[in-house]
Parts: sequence; C-alpha cells; structure tokens
Amino acid sequence: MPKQTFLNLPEEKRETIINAAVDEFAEYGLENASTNRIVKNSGIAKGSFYQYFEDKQDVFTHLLDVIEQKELEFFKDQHPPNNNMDTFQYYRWMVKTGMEFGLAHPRMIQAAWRVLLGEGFYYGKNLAGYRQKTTQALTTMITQAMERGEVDPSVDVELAVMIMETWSNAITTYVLNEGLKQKDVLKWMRARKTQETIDKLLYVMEYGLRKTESEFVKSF
Amino acid sequence: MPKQTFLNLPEEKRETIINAAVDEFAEYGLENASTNRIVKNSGIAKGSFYQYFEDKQDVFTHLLDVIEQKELEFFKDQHPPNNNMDTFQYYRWMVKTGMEFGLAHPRMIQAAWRVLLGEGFYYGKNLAGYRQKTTQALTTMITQAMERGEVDPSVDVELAVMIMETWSNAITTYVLNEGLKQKDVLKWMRARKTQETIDKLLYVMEYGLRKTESEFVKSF
DNA sequence: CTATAATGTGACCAGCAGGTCATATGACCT
DNA sequence: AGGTCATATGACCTGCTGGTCACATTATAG
Repeated sequence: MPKQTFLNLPEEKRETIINAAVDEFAEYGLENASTNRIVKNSGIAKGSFYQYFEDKQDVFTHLLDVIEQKELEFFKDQHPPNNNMDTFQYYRWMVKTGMEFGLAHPRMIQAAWRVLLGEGFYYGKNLAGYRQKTTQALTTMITQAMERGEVDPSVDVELAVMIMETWSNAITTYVLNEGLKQKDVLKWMRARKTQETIDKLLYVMEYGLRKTESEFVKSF
Repeated sequence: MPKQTFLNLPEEKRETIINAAVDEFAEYGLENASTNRIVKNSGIAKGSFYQYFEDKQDVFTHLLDVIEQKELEFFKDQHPPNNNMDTFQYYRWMVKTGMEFGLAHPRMIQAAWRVLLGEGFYYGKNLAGYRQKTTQALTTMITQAMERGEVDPSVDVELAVMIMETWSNAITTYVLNEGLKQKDVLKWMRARKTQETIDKLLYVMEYGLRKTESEFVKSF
C-alpha cells in the first residue's frame, strides 16, 4: 500500500506519477522497471518516491487497485442489452465490455497484463490474489449457470473456469497485440472483422463447453 | 549463433555451460539472466563466455536450437499407436508426446517456455521465428485435415490454428506449473486424473472446432 | 514572529550488470 | 628449439540499479 504521504497529494500530481509508472511497466515489465526512470519522467525527486511508496511493486499493486476501481465504475455505467441473457451470452457481453474498457485505458491495461501474464507466475503469492478474484467470479457464474440448467451439470466446474479464463486471456492478448499495431485502435476494434473473429473464438469455446461431459463419456 | 570456438569445445564442457544457462533462464528469464552467474556456475571465465557467444540472447537462441534437435530425435523414436488417426487424434497424440518430451527435459522446457511466453512478445523479431515454425506446421495440418474432409471446409484456417496454439500453450503452462509442484512429476503426469483433465480440454476444443463455421453462421 | 511538523530534494552509496582487453597458457608445426 | 595460433583468464571499465540520508523548503500552529 502507498504511504499516507502519497494519498495526501493533490490528485493531479498523483496522476502524473501513476502515468509515468504505467508507461514504465508497459514498456519494461515489473522486474525491469526502473524507479530512476519513473522518477525522472514524473518530475519528482528520488527521495520523494520512497516517501510515497515502499518500492516499485508497491506502485504496481496500487496500479491494480486503481484499475479495479475504474473498471467497477465503468461496468456500473454499462447495461446489458438484454435481461434474459443466458450465461454464455452474459460471458460474451462481459468479455466485450471488458475490451471496451481496455480501449478506454489501453496503457494501463497493457501494463497490468504485461506484468500479470508475463511475470505473474513467478511472483507467486504477491500477485496471486488479484488473479484469484476473477477465478472466484467465474466459478460463481458457472455454478449458477448449472442451477439454471444452461450448462450440463456433469461438467467439471474447475475445468470450465480454466477454459473461460484461458479464453479471456487469449482474447485480451490478441486484442492488445493486434490492436496496438493499428493506427486507429477504436475503429479496428469495432470493425466487423475483429468482432467476428472474437465472436467465433467465443463460439468455439461455448459450443465445446455446452455438451462437454456427456459427449465426452460416450466418446471413450 | 555461437562462435566456432564454442562448437570446437569438448561436448562435456559445452553441456556444462548449457546446463548452467538453462538453470539461469528457468530461474530468471532472459532479461534478468546474469552472464556473471552463468559464468560462475559453469566454472568458466568471463572472457571465455564472450569468446563462445555474442551475448546471452545468443546462448538462448542456441538453446532453442538444441531443444529443437532433441525434440526431432525424440519424435522420430515415437510411433503413433495407430496409422488411421484422424487429424484431431493426431493432434492429441502430438500434444501428449510433446508433454512426454517435456518431462524428459523439464528444465530446458521450463526455461524455453518461461522466456517465450513471458518475454517473447516484447523481443519481437528476434524470437518470432521460433514461434512461427509451430504456426506453420499447424496450418499445414489443418489444411490437410480439410482436404481429408475431417474439418468443415468453411472453417477459418487461421482461427483454427490460433485455437490450437492457444490450447497447446495453455496445456503446457498447466503441466509445467502443476507438474513442477509435485514430488514425482512422471507419476503425476501419467496419473489418470491428469490425463483425463487434458483429454477433456482437448475434447472441448475439438468439439467446438469440428463444426464451428456452419453452426456459427446459423446462430446469427 | 517563533517553533514544530510535514514534505521535498538530490548527492551519494554499495552492488551488480554487460562487456573489454592485455596477458597467460598450451597444443601443434617446422 | 623457436614460432604461431587458438584458447583461457580475471582484473578492470562504465553505466545503471534500488535505496538512504542530511539538509532545504514549506505549511501549520501558538
């Protein structure tokens, strides 16, 4: 957690610092991020940095908190187009809305994903908590889907969650890497072809998942 | 490419150096690998290292070559249990044989994947070639599968390849991370439960993929 | 105004990084 | 024997790292 000194700062200054950190993480990841560069790019003194944060990991976990909060606000303002969506439609809506959010804050997301996907595993305990939140949410979602009869109740919940996580990871990576190559990200992202690709990916996942277990047993 | 000096070395010495490098990459990735530590752990002088290699990335790409060669030999000795396999059975066999190979050289694989998955994207051109080989192989495979009528010809080849890659990545990551937690890796890997999990994952993929496009079109 | 507390600052430190190079060693040839 | 050439060595260089700390500045209170 950042120290009180940082939280007392005027918002503008806090933002400047966070932005410098975001750029640094997006460019270099966590291990290779340089506090010296962050300090230089945010125009504060080295000493100040250590009066605000414990170290660079402290900055990073704070960044994750900021993102989480922004994302919550963002999702609050969005409304599912339809209240009678089944679980897969809902998941699809979530993935896409998540992408829209990502496009509203591309650097932040890039920084977070670069670190979480690239180095997250090896940082173990420190970052595991943040990944677990998603897992928990998906588990709840799948369980409810079963109760509603939308998913074969013999499906292994853990497995389904892993599959959904894998896909939202893969799609995020895809969007981040393809999207940031484009001149006009928003245009690319909303293009029919891009949307179709993502739809198809999700569809393949969904189609496999809907009938997994019962068919699986038969096939052996 | 390593310099001639390195290739002239007695095999034993070369292995010692490669092993030290493998340990280093597996532990620290590429960017944070330390030539000093590699040198210390392989018992050679700093100067010698630079007479063998350009830099640490040179060592890493050489490592990839070594793995590729070992893998080729390994696959040559294996025989598909059945000559009449369809494409998906073949893919399944490949994924599993690949896993067996990984278990025969766990540190090497760990080192390679840690770097390719974690940092590969950001090294861009330097490592892209190695990833592309797999992509190419899968593309050929899918195309042939279509000719044989095993995959719906309206399926987008690129998409199918991406899906298969995503899954073999996900499974490798899974096996690497779960497997290395175990006391007896080989036993865990060959356990019924592990095999079943992997079978199910592949099955979900396959089931989704077999009928993607035609069903997909209908569903819109 | 003074006294006190909070915040800001950058020179400075030890440690390690990647990389160089003058020199030493020793195998092989004439 | 002397000469040549590939190989081996580690002290040394510069540059950057994360982190500290004595001091300067500013805000608050009496």
